[in-house]
Amino acid sequence: MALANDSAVAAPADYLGALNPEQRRAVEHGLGQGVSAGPLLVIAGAGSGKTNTLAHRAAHLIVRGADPRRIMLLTFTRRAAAEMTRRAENIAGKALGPDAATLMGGLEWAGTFHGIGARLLREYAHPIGLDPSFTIHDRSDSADLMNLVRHEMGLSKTERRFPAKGTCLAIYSRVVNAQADLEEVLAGVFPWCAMWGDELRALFAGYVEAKQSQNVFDYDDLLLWWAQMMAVPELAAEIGGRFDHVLVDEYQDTNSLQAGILLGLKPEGRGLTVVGDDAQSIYSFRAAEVKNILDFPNRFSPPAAMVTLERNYRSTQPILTAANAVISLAERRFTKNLWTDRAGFEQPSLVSVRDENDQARYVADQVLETREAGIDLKAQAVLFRASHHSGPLEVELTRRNIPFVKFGGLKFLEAAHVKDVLATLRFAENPRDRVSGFRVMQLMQGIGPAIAARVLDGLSAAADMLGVLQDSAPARVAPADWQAFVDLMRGLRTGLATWPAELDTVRRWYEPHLDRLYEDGSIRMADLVQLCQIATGYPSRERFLTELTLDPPSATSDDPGAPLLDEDYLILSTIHSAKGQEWKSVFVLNAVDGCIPSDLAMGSTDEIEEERRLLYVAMTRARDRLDLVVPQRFYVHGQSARGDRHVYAARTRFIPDTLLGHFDRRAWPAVSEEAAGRAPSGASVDIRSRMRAMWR
DNA sequence: TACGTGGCGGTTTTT
DNA sequence: CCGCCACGTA
Repeated sequence: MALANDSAVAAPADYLGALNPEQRRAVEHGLGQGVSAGPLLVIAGAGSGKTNTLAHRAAHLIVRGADPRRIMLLTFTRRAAAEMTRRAENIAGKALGPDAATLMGGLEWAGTFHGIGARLLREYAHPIGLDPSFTIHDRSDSADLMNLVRHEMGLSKTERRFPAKGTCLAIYSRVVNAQADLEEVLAGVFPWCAMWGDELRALFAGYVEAKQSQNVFDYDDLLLWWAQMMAVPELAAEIGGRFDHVLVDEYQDTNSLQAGILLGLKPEGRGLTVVGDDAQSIYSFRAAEVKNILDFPNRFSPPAAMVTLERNYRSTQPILTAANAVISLAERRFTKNLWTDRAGFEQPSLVSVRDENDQARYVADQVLETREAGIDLKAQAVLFRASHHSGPLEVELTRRNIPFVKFGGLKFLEAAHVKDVLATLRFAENPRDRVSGFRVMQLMQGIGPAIAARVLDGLSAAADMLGVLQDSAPARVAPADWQAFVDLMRGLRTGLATWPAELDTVRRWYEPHLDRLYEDGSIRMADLVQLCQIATGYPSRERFLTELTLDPPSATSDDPGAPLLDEDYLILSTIHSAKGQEWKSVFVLNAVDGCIPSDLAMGSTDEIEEERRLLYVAMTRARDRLDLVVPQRFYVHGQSARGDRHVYAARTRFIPDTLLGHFDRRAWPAVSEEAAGRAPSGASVDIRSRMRAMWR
């Protein structure tokens, strides 16, 4: 960063000076060969400067004359896209000096596969016979629709239990994303549902029909329709021709459908760059295929060029050595070995604690101590396999007034009251959206499934939503309530209220229903005020609904006074959500069998191998300090009348005895401390937690 | 037909 | 422990 000033005044090429030779090769690939470079694969190990390299490549292309509006940049999350755009524009801006202003904001095609797909589909709606005002269902909306169809087809009354709505959707999604046969998916991934093959096929046909007639899309449709669009030669040529360069990040976590889309865009691979790390593939549950990245070079002739980034700039040598040791036990050999010259003598710690409560206390203690040593809370993170693993820690942090923000797990948008409000907006946007309409109407007292269905049936045939609503006031509903609803819809449909003010209108309409439906109305109302706040950041209702569904706010904080942006706070995150990030100090919770690997993911070797990579991803997030915490026992709160029991846990199988030399093994509290721990303060903390544990 | 209650089953990671 | 579903009642 110290170079920033120099590069602004020095010769333009100097902005590449800080890159190492491999990074530079990746950045400059193909630029001697005119506009259309051949395909490039960059295998970028953890902490090897992947984001930086890709951002430099984008910037370099622009500096060398590429039109930023003709660059497509596909990332895994919208956050990553924003970060990449910011960096690339920064770099290009410095290189080009004052002239750069005209190029700023030009990287307008940066986003996730789903986000870019949604955008292209709205733009090309007419040629493919699609109504561009489609609304997008999130996972639970999709499950609800699946459930409606499931009921209609009588599949909820079968003699043997038919798969639940979530399972049905998971199977459907897998078939779509993996581009596989239903039978194959059932046999391989959902063997316990294999007997329902015929019923499921019929169910999925009904589900697809329902989506089409209601003009709604699920996540998978955004990829599927895009892929289908690319299968039409004229459209593929047209769309592919709009982009000179297509850059893809996190390629190891793409699935067959996404790979197909890329091939459709760039059949010969001209201008195509993909970046990823086969050792960090952790999304096979979403049908990601490591094969995509491994087979990439040979999909083209001549094969794609390949650059491997093996120098790690992130972690100290002992941390990297331990992480390398963990991944070296994987069944499959990986394509590289990471090295670093960041010396350091502290090995990562493997800390034994008695149980999850002690684990929480240990982490809180250490976090505060590290904070005292001058490391901000924001530079520290606590990572875990499953969202609920952080429960006891969240309690402890709250108790000690340590601010934190949690990434991953249950989202703000999953809360019933937030969904109610969003469904109202979506229903106004698209009156054919049955799941939304169903939800909204049942908010009113006296309306249940039957009446809601009847009104929706009337609606689906007519073009004039407001007229139909006005005329179909159900007898069981208070006329004033119904009129308020019709007026609300009129306001939303005719644009009487403008965005984002109309969201406030919805909130005011919803408030009495909220108070009636939920005990804790005022707490929930605070969330809705926050939602209105978020809404001010979007230019229109349509953009708000689309982008919020595709990129929900990923952080939640348990305390109502959520930390302000400029405050310091600790990061809590699932390992999945920690992808691509780094912190000075990292704690990994529950490094035990049953958590890592998750006992739900021990069905096959492939699954177990993915869990190993997950631990590897967690460990390689750390720069200077890494603590793996191993609770000795877990309380299982069974319904047994004898009260809580506990089970003993074993250290994760991914760190067998042969690897212990790479870790500093400790117990906490230290034995001597415990003996001396009769001091009043230490003892009181302990008893409090036991009292709490009695009721848990 | 709406809505409350009791029993049961499942349970991770995310666009 | 929590959410979902089926069932019974008003």
